[in-house]
Amino acid sequence: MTSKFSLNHQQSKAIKIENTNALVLAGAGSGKTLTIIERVSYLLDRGVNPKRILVLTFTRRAAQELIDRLRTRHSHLDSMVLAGTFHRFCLSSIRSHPHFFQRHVKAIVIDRGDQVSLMKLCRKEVLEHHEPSTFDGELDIPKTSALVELLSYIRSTDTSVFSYLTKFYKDNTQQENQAINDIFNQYKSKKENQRYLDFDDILIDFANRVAKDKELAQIFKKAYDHVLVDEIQDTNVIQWRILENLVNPAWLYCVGDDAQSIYSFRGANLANLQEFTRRVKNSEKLKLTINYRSTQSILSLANYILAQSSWDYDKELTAVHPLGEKPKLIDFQNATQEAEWIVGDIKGKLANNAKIKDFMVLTRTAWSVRTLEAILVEKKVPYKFVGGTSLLNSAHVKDLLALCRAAINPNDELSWVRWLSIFPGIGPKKALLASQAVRKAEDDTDKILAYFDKAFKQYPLIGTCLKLVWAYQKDPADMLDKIIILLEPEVSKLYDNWHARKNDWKLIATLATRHDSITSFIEAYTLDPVTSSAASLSDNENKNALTLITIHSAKGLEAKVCYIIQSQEGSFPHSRSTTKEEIEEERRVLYVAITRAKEELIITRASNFHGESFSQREYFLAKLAKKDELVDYQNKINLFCKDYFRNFRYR
DNA sequence: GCTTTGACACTTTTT
DNA sequence: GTGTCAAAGC
Repeated sequence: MTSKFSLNHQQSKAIKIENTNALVLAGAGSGKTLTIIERVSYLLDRGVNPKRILVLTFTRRAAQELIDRLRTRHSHLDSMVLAGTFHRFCLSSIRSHPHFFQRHVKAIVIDRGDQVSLMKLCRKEVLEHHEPSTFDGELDIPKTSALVELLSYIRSTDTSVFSYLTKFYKDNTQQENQAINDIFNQYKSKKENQRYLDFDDILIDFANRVAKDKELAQIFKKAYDHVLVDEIQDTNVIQWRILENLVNPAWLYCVGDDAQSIYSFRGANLANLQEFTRRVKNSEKLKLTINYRSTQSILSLANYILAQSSWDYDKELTAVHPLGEKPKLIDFQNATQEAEWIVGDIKGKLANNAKIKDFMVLTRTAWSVRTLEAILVEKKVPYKFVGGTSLLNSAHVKDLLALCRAAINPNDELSWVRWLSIFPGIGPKKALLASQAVRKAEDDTDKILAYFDKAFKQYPLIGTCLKLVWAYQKDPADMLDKIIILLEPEVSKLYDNWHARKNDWKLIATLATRHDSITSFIEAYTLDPVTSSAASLSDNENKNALTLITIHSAKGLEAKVCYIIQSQEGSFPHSRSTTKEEIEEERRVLYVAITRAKEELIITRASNFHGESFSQREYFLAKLAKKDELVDYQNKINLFCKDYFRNFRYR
């Protein structure tokens, strides 16, 4: 089968390489996705059994796109290659080999929110226990969410708690380090007791089990002939270890770009890319340097951003496309004006025959897209937001799912507490007691029902709901429909904007129709969260909705017209990044954002203060307004306000 | 002793 | 919009 794209010699060499492991260094827009797709396609054409090919992608979206495109190209094949994220692959492997993962059979995958809730309990318990024994009780322990991040980072980089703390928390006392370590141990034991699997467990448990068990190792060593990995610069040491167990004899084929490494906060290890040829025997390094995505004007701006760095990125991309329009840089008085202008600009272009899928609005933080969302709702422009708070993370949806989780895994303390607390008169204390009593019943449903009949007599709804979940385990959508009717009178009292939240419950029930068990439903949406705005649209509506997306989620995507919003000081680099390495990563984030645009790039800023900055921090766009050769600058701050602020500042 | 209520702060990026 | 704390209420 021939491709409809014509490949350049760099690409066709990369695609047809034989009898070697390969690392393809592919600059932004040089056809990274295309290379992977064409490579798999080439292998299929050469008669490789699709089941012997594994593709590990960075997001589920990338995997889906790959599968879709291969299906149309190779419609005669009755099976397709396996493609998914590392987490997806490891979890599926755990689920399909229950014999080797006994402990995981009843386990449930928990998301960040649950990790934080669990860590909060651990932090409290350990500190209460610790404090009387210290001199003044003043231990300076990071906040719960920071602890979750810390532990995840330590585990993803495969370092020990103490060695990490002594290196990066130099001011900590011995007691403080000990307390943090105790909290982490407590977290581990609670997690195991309650049969939770966090994101890191999925990778680590799989990697460890394969390392320890020769029989299992053999199964995976023999499973594939070709393993392909996208975005290798964003993989961590654990993921590398997993790869080592899947390849040789299988060939390893990796694609990546060091200038697009933006996940080091999650433990991504650039060495996986940089040391590739040294680590992997019989391997070759190839480069793709020609950009097929963007106009030269857009690339020039991207090059300018990287050139400001003291790092040597070696990334002067050249475009095949003509110069094109200069990127725009526009200053607005505030976020509302910014949002209104963007919506107006998009509507104008739509009236001029543009398609809504030609646009992408990029944001550094999920937070800063809120004003725009409000304006889009007001002006009735359909949109979907990718990234940000997922539907499953909103309070009222958690209430609903807590019941299902508790019923299926009665050891799930967090869920019992959450769910029982929706009833008036039951708070955390009573709920915790109940959950401990339930645990003693050891999954015996009759005993659990008997307990609630006795101890919670005035709440007959509890037993009714539990029985319903147990009865409809195989039909989650039907079950949720029934539960919603039962619980709505109770839960609606808890929220003053119930009307808006009610829709999300219906959405959950609709999404569940695609699954045959609550566990698989929860797993699917924990590993691949959807926002309410995206979930509420049908597949067809999704195609006709404006995409708002965090830059981190936008990796690998492109659009004709890109808006990078809220780009004022504090966004690039983000004000929370402090170290040199963090700031450098922020530069790459901006680089990734700019290189998403194919034809038109509009960078907008909205802030009360502009121009010369008083802060000593580096701001990547500080001098851009004056660079006529790079951007077309427009100032839309109205004069009255400018005067007002000038006076205000000198007062 | 436990739950409810109201006032307040804070809001990076993700599997 | 969610988390946290203290004080009021049962």
